[in-house]
Order: sequence, then C-alpha cells, then structure tokens
Amino acid sequence: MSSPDVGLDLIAETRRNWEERGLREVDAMVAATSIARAHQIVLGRINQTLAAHDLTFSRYEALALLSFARNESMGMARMGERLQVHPTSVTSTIDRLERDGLVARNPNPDDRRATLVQLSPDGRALLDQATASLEAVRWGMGDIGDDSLGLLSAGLSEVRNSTRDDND
Amino acid sequence: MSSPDVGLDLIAETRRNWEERGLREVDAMVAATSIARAHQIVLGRINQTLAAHDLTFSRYEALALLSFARNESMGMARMGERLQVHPTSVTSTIDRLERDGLVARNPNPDDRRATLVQLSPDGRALLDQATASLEAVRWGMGDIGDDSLGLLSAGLSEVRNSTRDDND
DNA sequence: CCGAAATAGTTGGATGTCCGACTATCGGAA
DNA sequence: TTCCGATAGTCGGACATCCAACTATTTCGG
Repeated sequence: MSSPDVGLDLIAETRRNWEERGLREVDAMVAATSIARAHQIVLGRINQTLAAHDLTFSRYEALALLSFARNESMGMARMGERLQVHPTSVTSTIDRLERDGLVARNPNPDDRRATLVQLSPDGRALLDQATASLEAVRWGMGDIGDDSLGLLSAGLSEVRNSTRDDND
Repeated sequence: MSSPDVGLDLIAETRRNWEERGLREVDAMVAATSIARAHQIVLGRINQTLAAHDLTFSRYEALALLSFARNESMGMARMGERLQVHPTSVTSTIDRLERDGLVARNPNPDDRRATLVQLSPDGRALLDQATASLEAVRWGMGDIGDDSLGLLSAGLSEVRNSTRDDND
C-alpha cells in the first residue's frame, strides 16, 4: 500500500542518532520534527492544489476569513489576529490579493488609520472553486479516516495550548 | 492551568463556519489547519530559543545532520535528501552557515561537481550549546507528557505516509 | 569512444514570515 | 484642551522555500 515510507525512516533514524548521543527529551524532539515534516508535506500538497487557481494557502486563508465576515469585509489588524500572523504579513498578503483583483482596500469611515479589506465577487468565486479543489484532495490529508484525523487534531490542540510560561 | 486557549477557539470557530456552509471533509480541513497552527507555534518557540545562539531551526537541522555524518562531512545533494528540502534551500542555508564560520565548503576529490560540507569546531560547539537550550524547552512541546507525544508522533507519521497517488 | 541523459550546485525571481522603524491617527489623562 | 501612549498600516531588511534556468561534470548506451 504505502510507498517506501521515506518520512518515517528519516525520523526513525534521527531518533536513533540522538538516542546514541544521549539526548534527553528525545520524544519531544521527535514530536517537534514530526510536526515540521507533516506541515511541509501537507502544505506542499495544498499549495500544489491551489496553484491551479493561482493561489497559495496564505492567500486562500485570507479569502476564506473574509468570506465569513459581515459584508465579507474586515480590518487588517483583525485579520492578523485571526490568522495569527504579523501585521506586515497581512499587508503583504493583501497586496497580492488586491493586485489580482480578489479583494479591495477601502477606508474605514470611523477610523482614518484603519483599512477595510473587502472580498470582491471574483475573489468569492475563486474561493469557492479553490475550496472545491481542496475538498477533492481532502486538504492534503490523504486517505486518513475521520476518526484518526480527530485524534490527531486533538493531540495538536494540546500542543497549541501547552503552557510555556510566556504567552503565545 | 491553560491560558485563554486562543488557538483552540480559532480552530473551533473555523470549524463552525465551514460546517454552516456545508463543507464536506471538515475533519480533514480542521486537521490540516491544526497542523499548520501547531507548526507555527512550535517553530516559533524553537526559533525564539535558537535566536540566542544566532541560529534558526533550518540552520540547526543542517548542523545536527552534519554532526551525525562520517567525519562530520556530507555532500549538499545528500543533505537536501535528508532534510527534505530543495537543493536551492541547501545552498542558501549553507551560505549562511559558512558566512558565520560554522561549516566549510570543500571540493569532493571523487566528483568535481560535488561540494562537501564540513562541520567546523565552532559549528560543533554551537550545535551542542543550542541543543542544550532546546532540551531545556523540550523542543517547544511545552509540558506534554512523553506518552501523549508518542501518540501525536504516530498520528503525524500516518500523515506523512498517507498515499496521495503521486509520489512525495 | 561519443553524444545524450542524468546529476551537483548556483543564480535570479517570487512568495511568505518576522522584526525594527516610521507615519498617521485615536484616545485618555493631566 | 493638549500631550503622550496606544493602535493601524507600511516600508526596508533578513531569512526560508520553491521553481526555472544555467553551468559543469559524470555516466551510460550505442
């Protein structure tokens, strides 16, 4: 069924190497590395799918976020909070979406500092097409069953919420 | 114990939004999003820790890989395979490590196309210090128990090995 | 033995992300 | 009311990553 299982081998070998060296916290290292590799693979699949629509996952997420907002419009600062990215990343993402005519920047009449981003009809249409493509490839999750996906998501929420003294 | 649980709320809200819209494969979408967010958080913690050593996770991984190689030396193509990144990414990473005196480029006497990357004494010393720092923060995995980490890693290996028709 | 295909690495271009710094504006406290 | 801190966005710089294209070598098939 499965291919040569490259990813597993690489992680397993890394574990052996570190164990031989006497590293403490090998399990944590393996988990962190596993997250990084899984991210690399899943995002690669997703971006490959979205490339057919001239989109990336970042831009897709921004379009989707706007599509759920009242009037399909939202301030940039709020977008940054929701997407958990730096304000400059929002600027960059919106720049490209605007360049492609998928969103528009409008002034906020109540606050001249703020900019409201508005999803355009083209943006909404492209979002729907891209969403259909992502559904077809199950967001890059392959043939994993929903029950396993649920367990995985639960484990990852533990990671997100694991305390680290500082705030997130 | 846990903080405001920001990440969970955002993911949970995203799930609600998509469910209302009638998306199929909501579990896959949540899992993919969870991986992306966990990656963002864990890598952020790791890079914050490594910043004290003027390193990033990419550069750290390259140093660690070299440290396990025979003579702490390896060809760049092989590094790309092991780290699962594009050859140009290896070039970029090695450029910066070389700039900082942590590795050296040497010609391969058996193949004039190839370049051997050699870990320097400074690089080895810095790697050991950085590793100690990462152990102290458990590679960004917070206070999650080793048993949970094991389950998580197992779930993620399933993702890596999930078939997607194409090869990886 | 020779030329085509494969391989190693680099360069240039695009994207995404962060940080620091800067401008413009808002808002609250003295 | 005025000034100072907080907030909204942008810009420049650094880094990571991919792709396409290019050079230099190596390798292999005829």
